Amino acid sequence: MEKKLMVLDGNSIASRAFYALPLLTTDEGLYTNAVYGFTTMLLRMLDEEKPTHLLVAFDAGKVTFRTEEYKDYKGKRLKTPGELSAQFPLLKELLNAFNIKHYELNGYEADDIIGTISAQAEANGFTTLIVSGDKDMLQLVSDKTRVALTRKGISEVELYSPAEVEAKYGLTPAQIIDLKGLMGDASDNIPGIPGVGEKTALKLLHEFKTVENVLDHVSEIKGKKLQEKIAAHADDARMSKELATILRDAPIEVTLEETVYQPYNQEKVVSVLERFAFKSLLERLGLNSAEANGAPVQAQEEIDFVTITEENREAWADKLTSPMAVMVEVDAENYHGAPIHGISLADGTVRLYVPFDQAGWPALIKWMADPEQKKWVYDAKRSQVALAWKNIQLEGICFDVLLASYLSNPSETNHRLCDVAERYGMKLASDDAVYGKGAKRSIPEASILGPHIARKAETIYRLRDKMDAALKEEGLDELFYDLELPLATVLGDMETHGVRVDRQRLDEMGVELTEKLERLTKQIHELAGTEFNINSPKQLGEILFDKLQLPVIKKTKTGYSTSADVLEKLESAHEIVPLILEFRQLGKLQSTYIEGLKKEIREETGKIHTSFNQAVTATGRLSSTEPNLQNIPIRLEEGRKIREAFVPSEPGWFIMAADYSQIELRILAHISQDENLIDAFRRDMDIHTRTAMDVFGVDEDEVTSLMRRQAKAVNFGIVYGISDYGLSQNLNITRKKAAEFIERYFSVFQGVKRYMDNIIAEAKKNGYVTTMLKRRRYLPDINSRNFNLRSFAERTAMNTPIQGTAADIIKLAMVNMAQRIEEEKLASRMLLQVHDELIFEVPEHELETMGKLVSEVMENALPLDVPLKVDVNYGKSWYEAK
DNA sequence: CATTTCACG
DNA sequence: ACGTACGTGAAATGT
Repeated sequence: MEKKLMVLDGNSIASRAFYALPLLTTDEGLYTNAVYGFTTMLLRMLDEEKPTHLLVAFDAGKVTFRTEEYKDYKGKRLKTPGELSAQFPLLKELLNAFNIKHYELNGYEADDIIGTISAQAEANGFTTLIVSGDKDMLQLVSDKTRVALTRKGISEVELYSPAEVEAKYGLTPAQIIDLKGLMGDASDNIPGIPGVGEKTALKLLHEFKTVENVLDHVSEIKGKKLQEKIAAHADDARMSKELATILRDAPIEVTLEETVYQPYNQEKVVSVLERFAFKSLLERLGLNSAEANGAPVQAQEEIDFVTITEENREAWADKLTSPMAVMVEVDAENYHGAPIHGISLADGTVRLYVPFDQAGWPALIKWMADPEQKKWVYDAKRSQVALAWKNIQLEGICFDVLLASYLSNPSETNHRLCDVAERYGMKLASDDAVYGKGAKRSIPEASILGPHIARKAETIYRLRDKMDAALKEEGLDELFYDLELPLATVLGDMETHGVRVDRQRLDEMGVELTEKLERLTKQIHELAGTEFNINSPKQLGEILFDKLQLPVIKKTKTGYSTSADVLEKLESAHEIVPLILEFRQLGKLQSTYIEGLKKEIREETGKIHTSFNQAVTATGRLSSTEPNLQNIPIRLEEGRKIREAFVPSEPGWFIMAADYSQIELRILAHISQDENLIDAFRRDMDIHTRTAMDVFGVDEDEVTSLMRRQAKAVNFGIVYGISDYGLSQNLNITRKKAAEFIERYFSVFQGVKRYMDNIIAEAKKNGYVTTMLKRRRYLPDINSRNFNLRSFAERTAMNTPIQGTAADIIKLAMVNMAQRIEEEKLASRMLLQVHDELIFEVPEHELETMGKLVSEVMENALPLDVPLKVDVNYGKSWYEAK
C-alpha cells in the first residue's frame, strides 16, 4: 500500500487558530481556542487525506542555530501571549490521547524537523503532505511532497504542488528561499534588501533565478537606486537566504516507523475532549456518549409512568391537575397536519403517557381545552397547531421551555429539549438517538417510544422552576410571560387559519413565465454560441469571463462571481448580460414563488399555512418557513404581481396591510435622544430628504434625487452599524468618500454618534446589549483581539437594540391586536407579519373599524418620544393593498 | 451538504 | 493592514 506521511506545523497552526478564534475557556478556566482550532484542522485533514503516517512538529525554546548565527532572528516578534503558551501542554496531551506522534528538538525549529522528516520520507518512497500557516514551507514542495497552507485564519487550506507554486509566483519551490533572501520577512525579522518587496523580488528572480546570480549581475539591473541598494546589502541578502533555508538533515531522533498512525483509545480521547469541553468534536467523532456505540442511551434515569388505555383511563381522570407538564410528540418537522405519536403528562408525582389512539379520552380533551388548567410545554405553538389540525383545543399554556431557552440566549441555534436539559444538568436521550436521523429515521417500537415521550414531560416539569428563576435573574420574565408566550398563541392561530392563495392565478403567471424563460434561454445560448446551464454560476462564469472575455469584477472562493451587482456593471459590455439578469429575475419568480408556493397549498384547506419561527433570530424578529411568506416580491413590478394570488379566504372580504413607517429610525431617535432626529420625526418630515439637507447643507428644494438616495443609504448604514467600507460598497463610491459622508452625518446627528459610542462601551462592559423590552443579545466577540470578529460584534451592538426594539414593538401590537379583535367580536383575522407590517383579512363592513383599530393599536404599542406612524391600505388582494 | 444567488424587512 | 454593511429562508448546482 502507498505510504502517505502528513506533518503538521504545531506552532504555526495553533497560533493561527489562537488569533482566529474567540478566547474559549472551560469551566475550570483552561484556555482552549488554539487547541480547538488545531484539532478541527487536524481532523479535517485526516478525513481528506487519510495518511498512513502522522507527525506534529513543535518549536523548542527560543535559542536555535539561527539565533546563534543572527542574534536578531525573530527579534521583533511579539512575545507569545500566556493564553496561548498555556495551551501547548494541553495540545500535546490531546495528541497523546489520539496516539499521534509529536516531536521537538532543542536548538531547532519545527520547520527543520519537517524539512528533515519529509526528506527522509521522499527517500523512502512516501508521498508527504505538510500542513502549516507559513509560506516558507513552499520551498519543500516537490513531486512527492505537497504543502497545505492555511487561509482565512484556519477555515480553509490551499494545496500547493510544484505547479501551484509556479502558477502563483512563477518560481520553482527552491526559489522560495531566494525570494525570502531578497524581500526578507518582517515577522521573523529577516532583513532581506531594504526597499525590495515581493513585486521587485519576483521581477529580479524571473530574470536572474537566484540570489547569488542577482548579486553577480548587479550592474545589469534596471534602476540605479535599486542597483545601489542591492550592492550595499549583498551580505544581508546572502544571510537572509541562509536563514530562510529549512534544514533537510537536522539531527532528529524520530524515525518514520515511529510516525505510523495507529488507532486510538476512545476512552482516553473522550476524557480529554470532555475536559476541554469540545462537545462538537465529540459529536463529530461519533463519541458522544453511548449513543453512537449502540449502547443503551446515556445514564438517563428510568422513570415510572402509566400508559393510558381504554380500560385504565377512567381511574386517572382526576389526576389531570394544574400545573402539569405536557409533551405533545409531533412526528414531522412541519407540524401542520402532522401525525402525533402521543401525549405525555407529568406533575412531579403523576406521570402518564397517552398514545395518540387514546387522545380522544374525554377527560383529557376537557382538561386540555380548559384555560384554567395550567400547562408547561416545550414548543407551545407546535403543540397548539398540531392539535388544532386534529380538532383538539389546547389552552392555558403558561410555560414554554423552547421560548425560555431562546430568550436566555437568542444567538444559540440549538434549543432541542435534550440539549436544554443538559445545560441544566439533566440527561435526556436526543430524538436523533431514538428515531434515528436522515434515511435511517423510523418510529421505534412502543417499549422505546412511550418511555421517551414520558421522559420529555418529566424533563419539562423539572426544567420549569430552574428556567423561570433564570429568566427572572436576567430580567427577562416580563418579556417572556407578557409578550412571547401570549404571542405564541396568536401566531398559532394565524398559522392554523392560513392564507388563501389563488392557484389558478399562479398557474397563469407560471405559463407566461415559462414562455418568457424559454425565449430568453434560446437568445442567451445563441449569443453565447453554445448551450449551457444558465443557472450554474460555474458554467455561466466560464461563458462570460473565459469565452466572451468580459472583465472580471469580483471573484468568489470557487471561481468568478456572477452575482447581480457584478452583472449590472457589465450590462453594457455585452448584450448577453441584460438577458441573463432578466433570466435570473424571472427564473427566481418561477422556481421559488410560482412552483414553490403552489407546492405549499394544502389539499385540506386550499390555503398556505406557513410556520413562524419564534426562536431563531438573534435580534428577536420572527422568521417564516415552509413557505417563507416574509419575502414575497414587492420591489420589482414583475415580482410584485405574485401578490395578486394572495386573496381573502371569504367571498367579498378584503386584504388589509398596515406598515410602520421608518420604525427603526424612529426608534433610533428615541433611544439616542438625538435632538435633530427627534425634531425631524416630530415634524413628520421625509427622513431621507431631511438627512440629505443636513448632511449636504442645502435647502429642501435643493435636494436632488442622487442626494436623497445617498442620504437613504447613510441612514441604512447607521441602522446596520455603520462602516465606511460597507457604505462605499452600497453606493459604489470610494471608501474615503463614504467616510466623509459618515463624518458629516455624525457632525449633524451628534446624539446618534453619542449613542453608537455608548452602546459599544456598554456591550464591552456587560458582554451584551438589550432592547427596550430588555430582550438580550450576548456579544462574546466584543472584546476579541481579532479585528473582524470585534468589528462585527460592534456593528451588532449598534444594530440589535434598534432592530430588536422594532421586533418588540410589532410583537406587542400583535398581542394587543388579537385581544382587541376578540374583545370587540370582530370577524377580521390577522394573517401575516412581515417585520414592520401586519396583514389582515377583513369583511367589508369592518373595513373602517379595522383601519382605525389597527393604526391605533400599532401606533400606541409602545410610546416613544417621537410618534410612530402607520400606513394602512386595503384591496381585493395583497397586491392591491398598497 | 456546502456554495452561490436572490427574495424580503 | 485587517476586509463587512444588519436580520432572515429557499432553490439550484455540484462535490
